[in-house]
Amino acid sequence: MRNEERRERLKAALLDAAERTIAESGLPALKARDLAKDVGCALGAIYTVFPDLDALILAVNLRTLALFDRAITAVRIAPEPEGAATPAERDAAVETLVRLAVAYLHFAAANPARWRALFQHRVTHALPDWYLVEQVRLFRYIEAPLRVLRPDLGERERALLARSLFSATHGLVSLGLDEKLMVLSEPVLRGQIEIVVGALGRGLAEG
Amino acid sequence: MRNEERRERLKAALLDAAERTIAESGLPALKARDLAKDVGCALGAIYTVFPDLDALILAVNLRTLALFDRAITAVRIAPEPEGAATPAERDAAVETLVRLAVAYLHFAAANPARWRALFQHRVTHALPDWYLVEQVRLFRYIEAPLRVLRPDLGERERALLARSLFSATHGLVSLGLDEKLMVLSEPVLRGQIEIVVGALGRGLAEG
DNA sequence: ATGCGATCGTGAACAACGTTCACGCAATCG
DNA sequence: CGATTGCGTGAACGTTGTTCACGATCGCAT
Repeated sequence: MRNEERRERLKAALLDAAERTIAESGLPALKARDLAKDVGCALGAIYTVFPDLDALILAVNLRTLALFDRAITAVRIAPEPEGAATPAERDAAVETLVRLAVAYLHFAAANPARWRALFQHRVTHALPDWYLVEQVRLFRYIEAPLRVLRPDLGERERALLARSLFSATHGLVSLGLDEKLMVLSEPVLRGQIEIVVGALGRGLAEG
Repeated sequence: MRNEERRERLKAALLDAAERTIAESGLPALKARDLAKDVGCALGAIYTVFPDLDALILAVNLRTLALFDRAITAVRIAPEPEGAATPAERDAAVETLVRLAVAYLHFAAANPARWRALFQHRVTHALPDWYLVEQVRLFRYIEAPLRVLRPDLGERERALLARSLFSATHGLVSLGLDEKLMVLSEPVLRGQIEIVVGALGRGLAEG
């Protein structure tokens, strides 16, 4: 079918245009009519490849998650010690946590609009499975250092704690960059993350 | 002027109706036409007492902040030791931090829609001064225990750290209650807060 | 090659939204 | 009592996202 190919082309063009608009002007600037004009298709054509704009935004957000995945895999991870961890190895695990958090900050600061779209987008329908899968996948990076700091925790407790560490870091970055509270410069914010996540890691290890 | 009184009555009625709608159905359910119908005034009348709906929402949010202020002042605060703190006094300060964080969670869980409105509302204009003042005031509660845990910090550094602790806690609560990630029950979330904020407090004290 | 049916993009139209503004009513003053 | 002033009114406007009857375009059989 030649038609399938055209559909795929249109879908890709819409994704590109939507991503560009979001990255340049933020999620609220994404308008169906502008989008159609950008890719040179009719207004209704959008709805032949996506059920609604929500689905399109979700697809863009998936791209953002993939981008972030590449950023996070570039973080240097301390090797997991075998058996009980030495104090130095625990320090290394804490440092890994801090590096992961700083990488999160760096990504958010480098892609502010794209990153905001991840959270600004309020979903009405249930989220698709692949979206949740991607989220869980990202939490795994946090679990490795946690295994060193808290070898006593079970799989489930560790996953929960990893989620909580992410949430705390997200809070720091989110409110730090957001204009609702006072905006902090990236270096200042980085310092706060190092202090807070560092203290958090050390506190977890001894508790 | 009898007219001034009528204006004030209308303003109060609009605030009440808007607050009720937000509390019951969330910020997105707030519609100008419904609001006018609720208070029995014309559509345009709203704009004779508020410049736009944003201002109305902001006024509702101020009420929410006042509510929260009452909740947070009910938290038991460990007395500030004079001179250097003993280990027991440090523990008490950490516990105070945990209690403050749990109070935040409790408020958010008890008033989910009102609390969400505080952050869902994206502001286009600059925020009014009284709004920022109220925020800073709330951060002060966190600074007292921090003074015990980190007497070495200057006023400015402590204020910044207090803000960061709030941000981290907010992240925990926000993502914990939000349906975008998996929703956690309040007891589970409370446990996570106790673990994370507790570790954070202990880590800060030794660092 | 030609006609016919199916298929799919089109963009005018719809509903709902926040916001505005010319009108008309009512109260006040000369 | 009539003129004037002030103010609430709600129809109307400009934007939204989404839909759907229409018409063009393509594939296939004749």
